[in-house]
Amino acid sequence: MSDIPADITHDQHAVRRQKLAELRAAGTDPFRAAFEQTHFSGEALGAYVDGQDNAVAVAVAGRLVTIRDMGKSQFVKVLDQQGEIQLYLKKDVVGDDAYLAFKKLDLGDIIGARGTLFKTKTGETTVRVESFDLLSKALRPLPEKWHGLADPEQVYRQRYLDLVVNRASRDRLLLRSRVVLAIRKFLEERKFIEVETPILQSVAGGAAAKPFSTHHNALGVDFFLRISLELYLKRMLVGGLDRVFEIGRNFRNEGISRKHNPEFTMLELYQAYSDHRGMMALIRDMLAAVCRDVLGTDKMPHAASGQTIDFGGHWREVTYKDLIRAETNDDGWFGRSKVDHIAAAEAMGLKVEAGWEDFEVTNEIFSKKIEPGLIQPTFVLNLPKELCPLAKINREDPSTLDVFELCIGGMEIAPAYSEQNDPDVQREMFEKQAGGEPQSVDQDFLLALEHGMPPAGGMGVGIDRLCMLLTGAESIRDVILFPQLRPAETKAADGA
RNA sequence: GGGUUGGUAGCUCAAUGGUAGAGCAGUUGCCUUUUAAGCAAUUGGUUCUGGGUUCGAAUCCCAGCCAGCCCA
Repeated sequence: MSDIPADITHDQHAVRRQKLAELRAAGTDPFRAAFEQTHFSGEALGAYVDGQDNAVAVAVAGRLVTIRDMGKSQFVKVLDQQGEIQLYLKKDVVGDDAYLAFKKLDLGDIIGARGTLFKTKTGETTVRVESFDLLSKALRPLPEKWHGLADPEQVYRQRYLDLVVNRASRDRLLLRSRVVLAIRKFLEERKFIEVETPILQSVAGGAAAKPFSTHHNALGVDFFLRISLELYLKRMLVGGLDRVFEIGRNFRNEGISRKHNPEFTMLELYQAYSDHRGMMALIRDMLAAVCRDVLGTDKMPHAASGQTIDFGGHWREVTYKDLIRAETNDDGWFGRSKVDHIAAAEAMGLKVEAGWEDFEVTNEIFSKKIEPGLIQPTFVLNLPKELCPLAKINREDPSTLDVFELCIGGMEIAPAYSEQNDPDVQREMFEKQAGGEPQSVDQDFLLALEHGMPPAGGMGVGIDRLCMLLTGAESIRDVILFPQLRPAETKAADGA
């Protein structure tokens, strides 16, 4: 029956190419243009009427991921966007020729099938296939399904294979889409307007990070890829868009780690006439809503700590200084010298870099010793003024800012500020931060501020980290479809 | 950038200096409601790359490439 030469049976790619050639020789198009699909798998499973076998007709399509050959009948499963559905093929029903053609299909082939829904003896809703089409021949074998694809390099480089065979990856990455959708829904209800601002920027501002640079040929100028969304969104506030947000990619030319990818996604939003206190209420409502939307509950387990994170309960509020005082057991911490701070930090087992400012030494204690322990949603208030030059100074303690850092699951999830709208103070902060590099001050932004920006609360939410939290992913790579890797020589696709 | 672990069949993994194996997948045969189906037979290897040690290297040594983890 087969025309597969014995000397190529070990080479699955060659066997499939042979089958492809046979299909073409028989006048069959192995790469169809379209298929009239009536149901996704999930919809079809839901369309079955209890007790009424073969009452509902469906046409489903997807990738063949399981084949159970019973001789004169077959049970197979196809995978589509909604998951898997079982198909049942009977020689008597589809006819001898079609049945023979079906037997020549391979795991990984993409097919479309028409038939009716019924329930098998074991209770699985299944399509009793009347006819089918091969829609796209797979020339390469799928990874083994039982163990999945385990090689992390292949998982990231060939994510499409990971998505087909690793259920957990698929669910995790699909959840990410639902998170973003839930955020859009929430913000839309709160009258926020979604905008898009430039990625190519002359001055990459809004954060302290090394940018990527690139070149525009026609203009003959260099650009940076943005490191934050902030300064352009605030220009929208000046322009009268009182509630704006953007969900977009930022690029930072820094190291890659479990928590860092060179390109990552931020939500930034700005609300005129609000402040950081208003942002606290907003993020609380937003995260509770997102969590309920994607997980169906506002309580979720946090594996690393063994705790249950409760998005619906009371969210702790504590100042940065109180946390530091408690951690160092030193009420007079902020009155002491840099030398004392360095000694104390080193005594805690932290490494202090030579060039660090005093506030950086203290902040190292915060990020290494305190933040990892903040599992339940915690607003860390009144950060030291050196940490962000774009926020308003706190009136009662001018060494601090009207900001919060929201920590959940031991990670920074969202910083928020009462936004600085005094152009003169803002210029001063920028110049101090620029340290004598005038080209790194965004003069155009300062010009905008001089036209008057309403008082506003603003916030940034790291979408990747939020998804790590919600999925329990230990690496940012697990919530990014194609995380950055060193370029590798790809296996050449042959045209044989 | 530093430390560390790994790279063996399409995939998941064995093989601790002496002929490179298994399961799945593939190929062939049997089975018309199966559940990671089963049974039987069978194909398949530049052991990441390049050097070195040795009578003999997947295994030991050196360098490189890629990846994971930890640190910076």
